[in-house]
Amino acid sequence: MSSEVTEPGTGPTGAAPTLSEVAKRAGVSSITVSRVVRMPDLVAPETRARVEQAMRDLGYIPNLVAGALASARTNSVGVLVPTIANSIFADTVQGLSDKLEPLGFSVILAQSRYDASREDRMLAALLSRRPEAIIMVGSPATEEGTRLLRNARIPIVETWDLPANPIDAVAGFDNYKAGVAVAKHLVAQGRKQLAFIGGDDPRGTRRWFGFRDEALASGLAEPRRLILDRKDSGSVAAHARLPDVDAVFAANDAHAIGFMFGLRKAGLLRDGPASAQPVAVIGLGDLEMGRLISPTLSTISVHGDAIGRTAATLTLERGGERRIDLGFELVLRDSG
Amino acid sequence: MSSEVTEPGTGPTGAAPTLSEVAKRAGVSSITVSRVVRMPDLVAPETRARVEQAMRDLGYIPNLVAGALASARTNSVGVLVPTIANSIFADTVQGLSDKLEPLGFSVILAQSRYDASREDRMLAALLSRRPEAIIMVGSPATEEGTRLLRNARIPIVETWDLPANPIDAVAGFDNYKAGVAVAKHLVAQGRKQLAFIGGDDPRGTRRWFGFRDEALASGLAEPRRLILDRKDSGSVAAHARLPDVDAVFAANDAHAIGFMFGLRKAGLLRDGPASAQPVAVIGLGDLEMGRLISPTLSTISVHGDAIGRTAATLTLERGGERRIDLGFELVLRDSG
DNA sequence: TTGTTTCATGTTAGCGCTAACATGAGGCGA
DNA sequence: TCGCCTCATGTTAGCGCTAACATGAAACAA
Repeated sequence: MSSEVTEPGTGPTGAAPTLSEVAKRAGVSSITVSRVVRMPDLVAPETRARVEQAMRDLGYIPNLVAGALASARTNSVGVLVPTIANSIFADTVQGLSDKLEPLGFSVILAQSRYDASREDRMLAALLSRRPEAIIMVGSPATEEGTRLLRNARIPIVETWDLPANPIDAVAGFDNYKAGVAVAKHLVAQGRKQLAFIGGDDPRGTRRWFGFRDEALASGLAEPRRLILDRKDSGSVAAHARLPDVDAVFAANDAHAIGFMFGLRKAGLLRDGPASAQPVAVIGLGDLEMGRLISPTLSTISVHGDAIGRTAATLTLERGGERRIDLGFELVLRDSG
Repeated sequence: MSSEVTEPGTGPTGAAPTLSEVAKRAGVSSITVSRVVRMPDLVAPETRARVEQAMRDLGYIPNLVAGALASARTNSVGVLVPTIANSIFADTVQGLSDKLEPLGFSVILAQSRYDASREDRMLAALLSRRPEAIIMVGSPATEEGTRLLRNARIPIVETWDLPANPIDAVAGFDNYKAGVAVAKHLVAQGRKQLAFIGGDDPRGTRRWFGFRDEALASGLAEPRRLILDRKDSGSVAAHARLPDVDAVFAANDAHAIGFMFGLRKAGLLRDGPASAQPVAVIGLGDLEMGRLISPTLSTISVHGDAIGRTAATLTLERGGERRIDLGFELVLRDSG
């Protein structure tokens, strides 16, 4: 049982030590070392100790690339998000990776940046790494992307929405209904001139449709829709472009807070309850920040991390319900 | 030049088609297909067209796992962050992945959750996938982690700090100096009772030391230090635990904004300039939100995405300067 | 012509590991 | 005692691809 430590990580060639180098040092065959790494119970205690010592001596780190090729299991999951620099998707990635990492799965992360052709390229790039599942925010923007995923023969989880024809599994909520719920609430509050601010990505657009349809169904004029680019800054000035509006649904809390800031400057924000607000504001996402500002932000609360954890679960289990509606909640505070 | 499309993605065995299946269909050898994928210029146009048709017919997706094993190049980079659900690190991940993805590198993401043993486990997990570089926020918390990285013989980039003995490359800023800069500013403003709120992670602690040392050097009493857990909620109530304090440095903007909310409730926040504030508040991170609230938040601005892009560059270039100080900027607005 | 170069393509071996199937030693019931 | 089972370990082949080294045809200079 040698405990002499050679220059670690350095085989004869200066390359990382391999299974068979460990095997030679421990005086066993490669497969025994492999078993010590993966199924230690199958190896006699003394042999195991000898192998473990050899691994330590050499600073052996298993090569999962080779292991994956031999076993046809990569223990990895591909994750595609529009952007990670959006706390709401970051929560989802955190949720799923907290669930997957302890099980030995790695997360391969890719961003589409809301660009359909980049999305297709990233999807192909992910698939070429042979992940055991793919979790994405939303659904593929193109036919090509859909085709790629349908042919991949691995679990696919679409999140943050409830597509009518999912590729495989779904963990999300109904964005249309969220828009409806907000409009309903604003109408009940007696608001007359509604507006929607946010991006024109698929989910934002679905919220818009729900919002508009419900407003129209309630006999209001068609709400205005202001499409903002991804940078929040536009939201601050948004009010100037929406005169006479008395209620706004912002596609996310950051836009909502920016808009409120614009209202504050215009003297149209009260520290009182919703009923006192000249202009009602409802956000989506339920950022911590919304609870901290004044007036506190009313919002559609969505559990991004739960979406991630649920998606991870759908990834691991092939049977059972493949369409999970995690719902949303209209959280009413002081802004509207 | 057959254009008949067989059931895509389905070889004779129902498994994903391989290089040699494409080769057989195109009537060439495997290596020619491999060349079409990786070095199309080396292949005659007619042959290339034939191969590309065969790839399309079969729905061929190259297997990078096999390619990586054969070529000893994985085209992947391991990224370790404390948590991705923190917009500041998410910016860094976005920056580096925007730089790496177009070059064909994949990002393997892992989270330590500020847990040293999980960090070591994730580091080992990353290394076993043989990434061509590792980018991490901060430095390894343990000797073991440091050893693993030193022996890995790949570029290692530590970010968000400027460690004295880096493993390899560094892209960050001086957290100690940031603390000093804030204390200097508050002292110049005539503040007497300083306090620091934030976590006790390595970088937060470094900011604290700079802040404290400068306060002491200026003849002030030792500032108070309030250690908050990761959930912002504590910051709202923080004021109650810091009576008589007239200036606060918060380790991040979210804490700062929460603290300001507490001040607002206590009637200690003015909408006027910094000089009018009973209690000055300085944050760190320069969230968009800080510009939107009232009073606007003074903060140490750090470019998380630039850190990510710089780290990516350090990953690709072996020569040149390996220690890049991206600095920070004290942005003075109305809160302090 | 003859040798040399260039270009397009092929052959061979092996990356580091694991699945599947041996092998052989010891235990044990009848 | 024999046959059979269990347990620990080994042998063999191959995962899908690429590096490195052929090969052979056409092009071309001397």
